[in-house]
Amino acid sequence: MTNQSRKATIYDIARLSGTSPSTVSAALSGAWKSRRISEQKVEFIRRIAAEQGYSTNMQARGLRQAKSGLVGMIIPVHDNRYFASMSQSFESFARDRDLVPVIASSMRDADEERRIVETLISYAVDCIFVAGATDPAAITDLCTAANMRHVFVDLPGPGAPSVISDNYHGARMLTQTLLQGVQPRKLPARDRIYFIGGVATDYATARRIEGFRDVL
DNA sequence: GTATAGTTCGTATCAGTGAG
DNA sequence: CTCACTGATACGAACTATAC
Repeated sequence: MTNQSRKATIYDIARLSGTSPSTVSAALSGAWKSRRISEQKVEFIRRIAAEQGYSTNMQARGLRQAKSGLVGMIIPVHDNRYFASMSQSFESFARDRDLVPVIASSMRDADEERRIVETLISYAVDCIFVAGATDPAAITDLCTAANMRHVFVDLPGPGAPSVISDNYHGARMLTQTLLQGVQPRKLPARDRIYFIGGVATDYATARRIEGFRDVL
């Protein structure tokens, strides 16, 4: 298609190169060896495609292959070192696999979280990673209904694989290091160790307190 | 009105084809 | 039989066309 009003497709490249759309598809998708297309023709097609500024329509590819190449991640907030680092890693891992990462934050709001899941499902992402889920059961309900693969990260979810941060052992190790062989119960009141911070009803905090107490 | 059928988008892929 | 390709088709959703 020399017409600038529309993006070139494999049909345009086929017409301009005197070949068929099947050949162009094979040549440009890298499947040309198994499709028995000559390297000469592949080079020719590639040149014309470059001239026309062709790029694959990923939505059409997704339609054909029944996978979008998109992977979703939901984190509670962006401005947090822990989740910022997590989403950065997620992006790298996704790109290494030729996937396009879509990262959204729920602001720890269950309704917002659910809306994000619905949106990711409607855009047909291939799978969803949910970090620090606010309402994991609701997420699993939505994903199960849509046959959407999902994994919980940091906090556990009941209906899907979960990769959990080990807050219990982290707290244990920290407490042990602080005490360094000291008998805590024999310490004078002013030297006692206290656990400060977190939300008691929060899963991660509860596990940390557990680890802290067990060492004491 | 409403139900159903057909077309559209761009791509990947199976099955087929003609030439050697 | 191999080689180097082509034609037909299906994917999912939105839309139009046709029949009743």
